[in-house]
Amino acid sequence: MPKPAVKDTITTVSETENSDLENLIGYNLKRADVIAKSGFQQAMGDTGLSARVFTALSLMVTYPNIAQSSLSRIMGIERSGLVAIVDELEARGYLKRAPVPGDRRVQALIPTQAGQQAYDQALTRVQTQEARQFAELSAEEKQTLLGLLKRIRQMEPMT
Amino acid sequence: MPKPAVKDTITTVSETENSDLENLIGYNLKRADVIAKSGFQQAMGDTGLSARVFTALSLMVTYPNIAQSSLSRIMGIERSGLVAIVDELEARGYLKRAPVPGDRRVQALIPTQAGQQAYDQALTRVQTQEARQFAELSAEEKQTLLGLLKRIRQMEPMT
DNA sequence: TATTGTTATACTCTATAACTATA
DNA sequence: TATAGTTATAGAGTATAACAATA
Repeated sequence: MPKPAVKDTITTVSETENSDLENLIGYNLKRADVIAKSGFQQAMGDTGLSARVFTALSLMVTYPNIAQSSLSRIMGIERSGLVAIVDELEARGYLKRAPVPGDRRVQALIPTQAGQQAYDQALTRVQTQEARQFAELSAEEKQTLLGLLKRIRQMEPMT
Repeated sequence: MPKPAVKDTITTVSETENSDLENLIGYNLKRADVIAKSGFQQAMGDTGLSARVFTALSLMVTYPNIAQSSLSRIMGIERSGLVAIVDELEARGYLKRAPVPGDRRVQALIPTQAGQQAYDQALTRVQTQEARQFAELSAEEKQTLLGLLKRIRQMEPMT
């Protein structure tokens, strides 16, 4: 039995809460991700740092001297895709590619002082923004959410 | 104080669990979304239905005679982006564009019998796949997760 | 003036394949 | 043979801007 047609002009979430989609974890993850992304982009604002560049910067600052192939594996993307990200961080003066003694194939990624500072500032902005955006979730609810998302992250990708 | 460098060859999640990223809701949402998407794609397999086409099909079947502009608002994408989606559903024979008496600008989207059947089958596949993929979450945990994700979905996008 | 559907266009993110230099 | 970094290329997904038809 079809549900009543949705009005053309008003399309809130509540109007579609009977949809099959509403019970799918994948759909809800995607929609929530879109909301979170809008917050991230606002937090980065003038810096123009994209999520993936921020992620790479974070990991490089946390694990200095990391190789690009390691970074790509941690981020879950291909080596080839990381090149542009590292190029951007280098162009911003946030890292240096340095040779690794003992294996001339590898180039270690080393954060500069500017990179470290930019990261500290960006992290603060993102954390402040998330605190504001998700203020209506209690600390306990946030921890529950993080825990459940981590459980999903640890699942095997379905190839 | 920098954390110890990650080994090049082994890059499990546990090795990076000290990263700042691990406490960000946005980062965890994104990574969980990637896992869920891999499951969705496997479920769709031979049908080749993408997530957004499945979503549009679902909403059109649930709300027959919906206009494209309504659908685009519900999905949270631009009208222009929906054209290719509707084109694909029409090419598959899953819908008809029908004129609407009283407003000749609008074309109602009407699911065909093939569209209804394809959707029923696709939905079953997705539900079965999610049940399998997320089996290690209890029914209560899944409900908690869905509830928290819906809370986020209802938040204002940060423009 | 505003809205619907549409086209043209561009940008971001990601993947695959192939190359080079090393190991 | 295998790996690290790289380039070229292509495919999703999405957005903006403009247009014709209609309201």
